[in-house]
Amino acid sequence: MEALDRRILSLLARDGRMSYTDIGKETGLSTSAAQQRVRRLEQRGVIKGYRAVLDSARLGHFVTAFVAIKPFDPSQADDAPERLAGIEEIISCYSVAGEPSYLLKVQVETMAHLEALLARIRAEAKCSTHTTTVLSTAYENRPEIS
Amino acid sequence: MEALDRRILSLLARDGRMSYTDIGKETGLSTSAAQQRVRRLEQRGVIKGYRAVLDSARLGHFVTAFVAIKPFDPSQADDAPERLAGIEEIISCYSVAGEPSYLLKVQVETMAHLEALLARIRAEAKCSTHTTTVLSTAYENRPEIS
DNA sequence: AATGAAACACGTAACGG
DNA sequence: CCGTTACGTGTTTCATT
Repeated sequence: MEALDRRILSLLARDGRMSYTDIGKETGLSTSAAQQRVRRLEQRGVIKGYRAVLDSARLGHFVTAFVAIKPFDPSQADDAPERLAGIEEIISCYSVAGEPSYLLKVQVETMAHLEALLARIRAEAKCSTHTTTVLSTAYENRPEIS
Repeated sequence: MEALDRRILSLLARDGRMSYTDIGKETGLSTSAAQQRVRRLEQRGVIKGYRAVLDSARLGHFVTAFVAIKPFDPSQADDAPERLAGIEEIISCYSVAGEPSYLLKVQVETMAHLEALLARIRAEAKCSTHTTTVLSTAYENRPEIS
């Protein structure tokens, strides 16, 4: 991974819509060289995609929570992520070391919706849940590159 | 929030680099109308920005963890997010309800780096830490809009 | 608020160094 | 792997409805 590539990744991590022309200006490359670098980073999978960052509250999603889940029957197939993948309120799903098997980040309209969602998660993944409600988000998904 | 705006947000949440021309085609709007809608969504803060999604492992960040922190002295000023903001290994910082005060998501090169990071967090925020290591990420930051 | 058209900027591919 | 050139497409603005 070259320093030039890291510069480009840093720029795109901060502004995913930056033009190749501007990337070139920032890095001292020509437009086509910048574009070539970005394409290679995409093809190699270093850049997995581009996303608009949205304001949850303005979309009516007022409640964020982390849900730690433990399967009721540890001898059962450990397929919680697939079983839960269809639930679109589940924003993230991590397999974790420690007492719970998975940690989910969820986003719902209200507490009532959270209650219903937890019931659904328990039913679909045959698990118990331990929920931590988010009061506020100081910062989130900051670029992991300088 | 109109249905048309939600469609546009859904498209940009999945492909942050989609052109206004294509957004117009998908939504049945002219290019300039699509652009106008997007600009309004940006100005109103519904769209907070655009980011490239990167592959952590390919950047050399092989360890992801969640760190729950509790201040040693509850009577002290509760300014952990600001005190920790300068640590770029901290990707996200949530204020949470429950026993810990904050939940951090961190990303480091190796376990040795995690150890050093935890020491730094404890020192800077004057807190204890409880760490949950991520084994794998099934999915993350999925679009919170259909 | 949306459209259509015109001017301009950008993205893209081909080629040469 | 980078730069230049050239062409097609996307973006942006404005007049109009």
